[in-house]
Amino acid sequence: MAKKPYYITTAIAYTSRTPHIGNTYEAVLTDAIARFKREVGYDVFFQTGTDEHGQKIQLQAGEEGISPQQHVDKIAGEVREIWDFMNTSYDKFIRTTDDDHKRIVQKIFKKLYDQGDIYKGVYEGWYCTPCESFFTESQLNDGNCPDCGRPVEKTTEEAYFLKLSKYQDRLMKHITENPKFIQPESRKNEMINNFLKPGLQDLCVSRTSFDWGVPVSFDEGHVTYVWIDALSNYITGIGYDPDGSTDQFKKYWPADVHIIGKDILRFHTIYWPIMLMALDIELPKQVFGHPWLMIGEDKMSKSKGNVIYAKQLVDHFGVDAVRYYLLHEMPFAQDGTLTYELLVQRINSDLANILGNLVNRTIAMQKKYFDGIIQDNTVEEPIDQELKDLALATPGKILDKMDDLKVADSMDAIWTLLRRTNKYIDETMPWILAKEEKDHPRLGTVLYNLLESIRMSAVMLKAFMPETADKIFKQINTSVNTWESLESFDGMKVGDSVGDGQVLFARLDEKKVLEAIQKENDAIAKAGSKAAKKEDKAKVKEDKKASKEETKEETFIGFDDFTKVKFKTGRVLECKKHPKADRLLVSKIQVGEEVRQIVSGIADHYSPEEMVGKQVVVVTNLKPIKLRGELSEGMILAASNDAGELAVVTVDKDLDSGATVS
RNA sequence: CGCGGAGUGGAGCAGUCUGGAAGCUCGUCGGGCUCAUAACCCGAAGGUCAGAGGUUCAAAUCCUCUCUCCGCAACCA
Repeated sequence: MAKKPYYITTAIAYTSRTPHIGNTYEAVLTDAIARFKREVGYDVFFQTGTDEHGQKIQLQAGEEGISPQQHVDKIAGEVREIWDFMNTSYDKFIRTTDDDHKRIVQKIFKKLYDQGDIYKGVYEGWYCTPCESFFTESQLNDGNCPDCGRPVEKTTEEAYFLKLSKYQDRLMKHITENPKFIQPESRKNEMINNFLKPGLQDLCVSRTSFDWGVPVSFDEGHVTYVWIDALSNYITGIGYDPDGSTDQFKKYWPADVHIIGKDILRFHTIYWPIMLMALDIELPKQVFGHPWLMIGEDKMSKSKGNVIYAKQLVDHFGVDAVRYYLLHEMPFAQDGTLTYELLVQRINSDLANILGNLVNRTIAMQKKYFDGIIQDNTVEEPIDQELKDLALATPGKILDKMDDLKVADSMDAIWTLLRRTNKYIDETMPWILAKEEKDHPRLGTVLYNLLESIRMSAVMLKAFMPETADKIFKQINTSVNTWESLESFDGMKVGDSVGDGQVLFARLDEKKVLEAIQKENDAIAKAGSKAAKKEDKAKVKEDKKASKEETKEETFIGFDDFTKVKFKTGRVLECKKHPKADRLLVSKIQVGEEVRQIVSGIADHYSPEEMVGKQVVVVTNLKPIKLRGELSEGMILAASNDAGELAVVTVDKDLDSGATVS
């Protein structure tokens, strides 16, 4: 009988920067599922890759002084390198700059255009010249630019649009009728309530403002904007073609599951299905938006300086320890936490103590008592049955858990067996049996049961920690390692000799490891800041050069321009929360003779009570505007950094309010 | 009243749909054992199951209200 196909994908990684451990988690998670499905008999195709187009990449390459292609080649290489040393068993690594992909994307675009699902839009938009961006009617703030607040102009920038509304009802029906389509299920409501119910706006699928993308074949100057290009990798990678797809596509599509980050669920559960409907292709069976890996309490981010990369972890702890942590410690629907402390603790307790030590002590006994030769297992006692029952029941449990993508729970099941096996040693006390010659047959049986239980555990472990499983097979010297071999408790061969016992996971000294990592990070930070300085210098030089060449003077403003903005000091008289917006504070501010109401987006940083009495700097000649119903006459100056911290600007000495600032 | 999720011993979680003696892992303390990586095994302490009210013979579980945290959306002059 032919194996059942199983198609699983990660999201493609955006090649703007090197992926961190959180991005890597997705690849490892997907790999675990892919390996498991292969193990239990599916014909698996596992695709991952990189998303390499877009303005951001073009800009970044420009900053680095290299071509976009050079930039993405570099990052894509890094991604692949990380995926490889993490032992991810992908079958295809697709890049959106692949010729095949681009060719099909163009065809898809054309097809959708020809059949009327994509139309050339007269962008009924408003354009903000200083911001160089378009906004829809609903995005505007009382008719002004939502970014800078300045008036916007109605323009007619050309762009192509995908008719989302046309398929909205069908999608709604599909999501409602297939409760497992969106995982975790709670996300389903988010999508329905926030996007589907209010009604979908047609999606802009082309751009003319940059050119690093797949060109629209029939309209020069337009490039495909992210959606059609990136999402379609899932079908172009396995050979979709509007003019006739490959057998591979017919075999694997629809995908069984797309594993993606929770932040991009919207694209995968709304835009992507609609694209597929428009192309008249089946929808993927499931989309799983996995949670995020937090560093302690915080989201990982460059500006917070808490980014951890897979490479460093693997160098210190080894691939499988990192895989274990990612797969076992991440909850299914809630964000997980990574700290070096926790990682060391899990390694010591779960890997070194429970797993590693079990294998080690068992092999040591086999060698010590029987010179390594595996004995007959015929002298049974009732106590054995409990161990065997658990060992034989565990594969089924894992099978069930994995059907729901519950990887951590699956690993728990293995560890339950490992714990039970450790307990079995205490129950049977082999070292006592060893003392009396007459008990040796029983001793042989006990050791056999131990080895067999370890063997079965290792088979189940293969998908999650492939290297470790192999090491165990080698140490207990068996090649019986298929999933089918879990059906009976007799995989170890009597008369064979076990291999050499080696420490699978060394216990770590938490303090020492933390110190070593701290040292390393300090060194990196030092080198980093040096490099950054160099980079900055280079950048300044380039900028200057560029400004000369292109006579770009926009970076400077004349003194006249500066004097156009009027700053004054003001005293906060009253302050309250905006009744209809969480992030806004509404302040009454004494500025000289007058009292102004000013709305500021600082509610996350200041309580109304804190604000009262503060002397602040206010821009007084901004055009007044209503923000969610509250009038704002000016702006309170505040400083904020990349980390999201914010502080309002005050003056050094207590001056009367209304003093001019310049 | 925008939508949704969560609140369970020091930490992280399960249990809630389908009411019926509060469970798992880590940590702490005590004991056992010596095959093993100061590992392993056993035991103990520790919880008003966020709070209030209600339904019931019986509520962590069902209903109502309140509080707190988080996600999504909106908002950031």
